[in-house]
This record gives sequence, C-alpha cells and structure tokens, in this order.
Amino acid sequence: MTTGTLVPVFAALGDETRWSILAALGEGDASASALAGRLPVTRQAIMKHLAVLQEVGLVESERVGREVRYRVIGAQLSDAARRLDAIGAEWDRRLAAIKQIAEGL
Amino acid sequence: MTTGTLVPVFAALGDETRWSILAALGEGDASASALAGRLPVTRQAIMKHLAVLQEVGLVESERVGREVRYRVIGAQLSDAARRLDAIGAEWDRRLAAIKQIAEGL
DNA sequence: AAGAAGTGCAATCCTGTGGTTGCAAGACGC
DNA sequence: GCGTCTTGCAACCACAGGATTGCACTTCTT
Repeated sequence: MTTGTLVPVFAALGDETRWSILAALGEGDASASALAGRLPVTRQAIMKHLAVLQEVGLVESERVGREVRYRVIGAQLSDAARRLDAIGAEWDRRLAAIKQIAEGL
Repeated sequence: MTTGTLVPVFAALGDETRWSILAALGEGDASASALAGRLPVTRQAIMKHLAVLQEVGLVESERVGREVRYRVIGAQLSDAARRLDAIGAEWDRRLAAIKQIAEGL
C-alpha cells in the first residue's frame, strides 16, 4: 500500500482557503496579485498557499513578463482520487472477508 | 461544486500518524490501548486522532465491556475519492476547452 | 475484595502554519 | 528616466494541533 507522496496532497487539500484559490483558478489562470484582489486574504498569504499547492503538484506556474500566472493541474486531483479509491476498495474487500468469517461461512 | 463536508476529510487524511492508525486498523478492529502498543505514540495521542477520524466518519467505534473497539469505514474513503475525481474531471474538461480556444479552433 | 487493564478528562508544551506588515528588487508604460 | 505594478524576501504574531504526563473512574479477573 504505497501511500507514498499522497499524504502531503491531502494535507494541501485540507484547507478551505486553498480550495478558494483552486476555485478561483478554475475560472482561468491568474497571478497572485489578481487572486489577492478576488479573495479576502493578502497576496503574501496567497503566495504561500500557491507554494504548497505547487509543491504537491496540484498547480503549475509560468512567468509572463513581470507577472507569474498559475494554473490548476486537474489530472493531479484525478490521480489522487484514483489512489484513494484503490485504498478504500481494498479496505472494503478486507472488511467483507472478515464479515464472512464472522458469520461462520 | 459541493466541496461541502469534504475538506475536513482531507485534513484528517493529511497526517502520517493517522494513516498509521488506519493501516493498523486495517489488520483488524482494535482498541486505543491496543493501537498504542503497536505505534510509537501515546494512547492519548491516538485517542485524539481517533476522535478526528470519527468526526469525519472515516472510523466508527463500538463499546465492548471495558474497551472501545474502532473499525475503519472503507466506503467513506471511496466516497471521498469519487467526489475528488469528479472535481478533477471537471477541471480537465474545462482546461481542454480552454486549450482548444487557445489553439484557435 | 483487590489488583489489573482500559477509558476519560485536564493541564501543559512546543512546533507548524496561516496570516499580517514592511521593504527591496524587477519589469512595464509612458 | 520615472512612476507604477508585481514579485520576492524577511520578520513577526497568534492560534491550532500533535504530543506528553498525571490522575480519577469504570470494568474485568481472580
């Protein structure tokens, strides 16, 4: 069961503000300053969040002149989802087996 | 996009110790004390973790005499996974559309 | 009845981190 | 060149939370 690099991704997803940022980026790529204009937090706070999102590969950045535009990588979400689902399925399988044993089958 | 009660679940999954507990419970139901014997943390620390896991519905408890046995609910993991996958897919769809526009199609 | 094993609650400690303000440095538009 | 916009540190603050120790209470065993 390779939880591997999965835990930090969930840690990143376990913050409301970060979801706000992801949602805002869903409307289209944006810079930290642009996001700061739309969200009720400072640009610096947003930059920190973008840093952790980029760290776990949920977001990528591209420098355009004097600004840095951020973009969501949806595939990463799907990947994390697939891995989580595999783990959940494994648990269900095991629980089902235990239940059968418990029922004396 | 109903992130709803999803964020706390990810927050709960964003901790290595909690995964250790889930993994240990995967071997079979166990009490807090039993888990404390297998993991390098105190029983009280484990109890706190079990509390947050139960809070978000990843685990359920049952009192048996003087002890309280905990059990993983695998279906909850699968559910969170499905919801996350839906969000990821939505993002991919949107990104694909943007890409087409960008390519002048 | 008495000891052992388990839970529950509370106080405490310390690190992590989400948030802020302030300022220096880079890139653009005139 | 000069004002403007944006990024990039760095310091700092406050709170949450992961972990510990200590003690009281309940339940089982003998």
